[in-house]
Formats: sequence, C-alpha cells, structure tokens
Amino acid sequence: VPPTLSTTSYALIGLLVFDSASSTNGMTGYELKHRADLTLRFYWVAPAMSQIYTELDRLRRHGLVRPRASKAGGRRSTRYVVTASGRKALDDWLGTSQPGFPVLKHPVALRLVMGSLMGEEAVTAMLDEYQKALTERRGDLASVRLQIGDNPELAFPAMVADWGLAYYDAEAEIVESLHRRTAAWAADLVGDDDEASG
Amino acid sequence: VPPTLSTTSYALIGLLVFDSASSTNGMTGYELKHRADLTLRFYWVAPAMSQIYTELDRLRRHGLVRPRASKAGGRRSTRYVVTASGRKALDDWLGTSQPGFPVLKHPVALRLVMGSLMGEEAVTAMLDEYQKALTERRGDLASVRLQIGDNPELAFPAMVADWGLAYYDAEAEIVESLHRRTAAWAADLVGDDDEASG
DNA sequence: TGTAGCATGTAAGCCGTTACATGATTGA
DNA sequence: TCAATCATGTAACGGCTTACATGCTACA
Repeated sequence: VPPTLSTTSYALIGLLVFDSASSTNGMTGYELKHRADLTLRFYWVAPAMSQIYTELDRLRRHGLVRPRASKAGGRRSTRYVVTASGRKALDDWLGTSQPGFPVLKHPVALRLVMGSLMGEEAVTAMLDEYQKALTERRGDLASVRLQIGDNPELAFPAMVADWGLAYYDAEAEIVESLHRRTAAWAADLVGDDDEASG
Repeated sequence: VPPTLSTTSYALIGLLVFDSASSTNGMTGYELKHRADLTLRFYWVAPAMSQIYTELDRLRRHGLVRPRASKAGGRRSTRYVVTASGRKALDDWLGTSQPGFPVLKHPVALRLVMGSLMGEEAVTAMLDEYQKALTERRGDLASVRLQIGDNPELAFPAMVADWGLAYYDAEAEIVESLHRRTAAWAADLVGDDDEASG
C-alpha cells in the first residue's frame, strides 16, 4: 500500500532525485531548504525549515529516503538519499495523481478589487511596490535560469523556469495597464464632480 | 485594539461591504459561499462552507458583522450585515497592512519540472488537460466580467477580472509553446539514440 | 415521491507557520 | 571575539478541509 503523502512531500522527493543525478552524497535538510527557496518557491511553496525536517523524518519512516549520518568536520549533519521505493513512490504519483487546477493567492488583486475603498494614491503606491517586487523576483528567477543553461538533461526545469519568466513578464505588462486605468478612474471621478457641481 | 484576523476574514468582510452597496438585506453564509466561488476564487481562495460559517461567527463575536435572523418562508436563515466597526476594520486593514508577494501553487508546473521522469506522452496528456481546464476557467471568468459591465462603480472589480482574463490568455500561450518544446525534446532524444547507435 | 438546491452547523485532523532552543564552524 | 552560516530539532497554534449530521422548500 502506497503511503498517502502531501504534494509537498513528493516535491521534496523530486528535489532529492534530481540532486542524486549530479551527486551521490544526498542532501541535508538545510541544503534542501536552500534548493527549495531557489526553485520550488516559484511554482509551489518555500516550506519552513521545521517542515523540511518534519517531512524528511516522515519520508524516512515510510522508507522512501535513507539517512546517512555523517560528521562533516565534527559538525553533526544528516544527508538523505532517495531509496528505490522512494523513487517508485514518486513515479507512481507522477503516473496516477491528478494535478488539479493551480491556486493563486494574490493579495494585490484582493486589495485592488476594493480599490474604491482605498483611493487612487494608495492603489497607485501598492501597484508601484508590486512592480518593484515583481522585477526583483524576475531577476532571481533569471539567474536560476542562467544556471540551468541549455543542458538537455535539464530541458524540463528550463521550460518551467521560462514559464515563470513569461508569467512575470505578462504580469508586469498587465500591472502597467492597471496603473493607467486607475489614473483614468481618478480623472473620471473629478469629471463627475464638475458635472454635479456645475 | 483591532482584532487580528486572517486575510480570508477581510476578504469576506469585503464581499459583504460590496453587497451592501446594492442591497441592505445582508447575506447568508450560503450566499456568501456562492459569491466567493464566483469572484474570490480567481485571486484568493474558495473557502469551504464550514469555514464561511466559522468566520462569520468569529466576525460576529468581534462585532464586525451583525446577524439578522429571519425566517424566509419558514426556512431558518441568518443574514449578516457589516457594522460600522466592521467597515472601519476593513479600511484600517486596507490602509496599513502590507500585501506581500502572490503565492502560486501550480501542480502542473510542479510535475512538468519532473517531465523527464514522466515521459513525453504523459507530459503531453497533462498539458492537454490543463489547456482544457484553462479554457473552462477563462469562460467562467468571462461571464463574471460580462455581468460587471462598464458600470463605473465597479471599475476595480472590472480591472481585477480583466487581470484574470489576461493572465489566462498569457498562460494559454505559454502552455502552447511548452507543448511544442516537449515534442522537440522527444525528437531530440530519438536523434541522440541514433547517434549513439549509429 | 424524490432530487436538487437552500441553509446551518460540529468534529477530527492535516498542513504549515512562528517561536523557541541548541550548538558547531568559518572568517572578518 | 563577534557575526554569519551551517545544522537540527520541538511546541504551540492557526487555517482550512473533509466528513458527518440535520432539515426545509421547490419542482419535476
């Protein structure tokens, strides 16, 4: 019987599998967190450290990963490698589970919908800040994309990175246009005031 | 002291505030769920019924909404309206809280990154299904957009709906190109086989 | 008569976060 | 010697889902 794991668990197994393609050492929880922050974060989540360790222990209990205790220079650390059943569990999951539709939690859109309660200045400031954050995120992803290069073994990670870049570009364009529409809305309000008072 | 509420709580208050702009009856939990499925779902979440009722009771305890018990034709139902402090709490939140960066949970991208473990056919099938689902979602949002119209009072909801539509369009285009790249990847693999065996 | 929709809730439990606690190593 | 980084965990708690439980109304 295959254990029922969360999607995040499988995502972590995936990171370990792809790591084992380049090295046989396995990864520490700390390294896994770093990797998740660099990649997983753009299309899934960046789990907290505490969750990484919790998941790692769960996977170990299920026999999907094997810990390799090692004291690198006297410092205690545990490296994890995927077992054969871990690899099989991932393959099964990839083969049978339904992806489902993406979920977007967009706090900027959530506030923008109430823009009339915020006023033009607050909306404009919010969109400005979002544009900045967007540019920064895009930069982070772009440097990840550079590291991937055009190695055919990383064709799919490259596709997903490009997907993210295209998404950020589209988002930047849309936010730009929303900026203009907000200004137009404010101008219209002034126009209405004139009519009402004139 | 302002009570600390989750973003979802404020989102629900927002729905009630916008409802009170068109009617003074307030909304039942059931109606709120329906509204959330139609709107909130596209940029935040579609909370379960049970959560709607839980939140509504929490807001009531904080004095942010007022229940209006009413038996519509013998059927028991409770309609909620936003109180003055509820409206103030929302304004405060809109004025002071930092939106933070959007979080995208994209199960299709998560699987695509492991495309080499899935094989071309499985990847292609997944992308096909995603395209269908995308088209359907876009249709749902388009009909919401139609209902909004160009009423200037709903300028911001219209902007957010257009944002969503543009997002879905961009996504459809990207997925289309990923489809082609997956085919090219498979073709390359065949080419490599030829070289290795030739 | 029965099904779909309206309407409201409770209980159990998972996923994930923040806060807290501990300690070694490296380099400025 | 101090800060940053490496490294690992526990405890408390919040948010949210699923499953369960209940009952009325309209309509085919």
